[in-house]
Amino acid sequence: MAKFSQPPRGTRDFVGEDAELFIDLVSKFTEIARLNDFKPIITPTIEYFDLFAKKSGVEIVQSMYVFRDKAGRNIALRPEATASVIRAYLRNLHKEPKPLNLFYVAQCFRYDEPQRGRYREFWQLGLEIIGDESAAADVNILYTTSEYLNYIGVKHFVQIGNVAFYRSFMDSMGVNSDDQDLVLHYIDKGLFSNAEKLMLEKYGEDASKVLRELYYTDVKRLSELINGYGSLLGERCSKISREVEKTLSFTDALRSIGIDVEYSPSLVRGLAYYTGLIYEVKAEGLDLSIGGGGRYDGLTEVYGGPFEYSTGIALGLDRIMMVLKEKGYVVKALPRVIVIALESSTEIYRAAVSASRTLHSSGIAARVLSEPRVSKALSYASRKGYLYAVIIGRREIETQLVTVKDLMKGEQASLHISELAEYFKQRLLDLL
RNA sequence: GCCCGGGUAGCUUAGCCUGGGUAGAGCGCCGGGCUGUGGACCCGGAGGCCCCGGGUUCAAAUCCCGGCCCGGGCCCCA
Repeated sequence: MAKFSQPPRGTRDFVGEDAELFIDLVSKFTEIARLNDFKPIITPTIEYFDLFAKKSGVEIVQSMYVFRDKAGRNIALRPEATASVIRAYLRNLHKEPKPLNLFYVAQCFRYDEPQRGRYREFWQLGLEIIGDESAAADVNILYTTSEYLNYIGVKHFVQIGNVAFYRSFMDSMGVNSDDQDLVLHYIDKGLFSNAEKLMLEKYGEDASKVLRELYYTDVKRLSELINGYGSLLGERCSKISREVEKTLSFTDALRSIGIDVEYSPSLVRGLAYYTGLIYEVKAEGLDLSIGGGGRYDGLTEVYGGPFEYSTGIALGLDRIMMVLKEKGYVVKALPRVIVIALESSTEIYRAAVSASRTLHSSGIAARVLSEPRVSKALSYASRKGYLYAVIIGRREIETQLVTVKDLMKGEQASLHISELAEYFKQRLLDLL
């Protein structure tokens, strides 16, 4: 065991089926994102620490990998990708016509104690839409997400919330931003009574009462509620009403396209940069969430750019892998053929390579194995799960025919190289 | 940062409680049975500082202490 060292705590090697699954899930995500017309963006794994510090609290800094590089720069391994995407947008893409739809696959790092579904090195699949104020952008994000999850067979539902209700209300009551964060924190943790108490003690009975009603009133009846407090809320009233309308139409739109969605007043997603609609994606049968996101309008301003509306989601690839492994998901393998070159002469090698190229062009995985002993080669081929072996030796060169062996049935045939493609197409078509 | 569990061959692990003999097994790997025909089968082989250090003992994988590492739970979760 000591001979080969383990990877650092919280990191993993992906080998065998895990590696196959990883690649499969990434490529399917790419495929769905592209079909929905998102464009790829690739940003660095390291960023200046300040990029993340700007929008994150003190405790977040403690769980980041931060170091000084050789020139003394303060560098961090990215704990998430949105900040980088916004930075790169402001630098490279801000003149593009809006809205701008982007997707990414990002390796991220967090220095925390590892546990189930949680690693120090993890992967996020993300979608971002910049420059679209309407809830249609959020629908687009979730529709694409849902299409992906359906594609890979992950049954899921979406919880939505809207931090703007609370924020706007607290703004109108003059609640300072630290207290706002604290209230949202309590709500997030299911400690609503603490939130209520804080409001009561520092901002009075009305504040506490309205917060309570915001929390307990169904979103469908929120409009009436808000209008009833018109005098109290002042100009924020219309802002909240707009958000209520947005949330309702968002919910309806998601349901109409077959997405399982529920409104949850306690969903506020911590103290992050979210400004309005927020969502969390849950997989059936898993208590952990597999993704989350929402509105972060104005984050561009934090990085010195003009105000832009933006929204996005990040999916935890590691957790999706966990769900699929528990379900026994198997990556569909390409049919594989081994081409056995019995001698290492130029003639035989050329014929072997030519045969394998022919197979590639039909979408069949094939490789050349140079091995003078047929028994060794076939033993290897069957243990490695090849479906067919093409054998090329002296005999085959003389007759201009190659030997094809069906490793499942044990049957064998001789045919000309030009017939190979057709032969395999007939036999492997249903496997492609 | 706190709490629990674990570390024996490439992998999965038995043995540990109740100390004792060259530390076993399954899978995998290599070779042979078989110099142009695989899987199954048979035979053989390689591969272990039993995580590290210290202690107790005639004797430690086994008991005790310390350390390192890993996993899981709490906290946190951008």
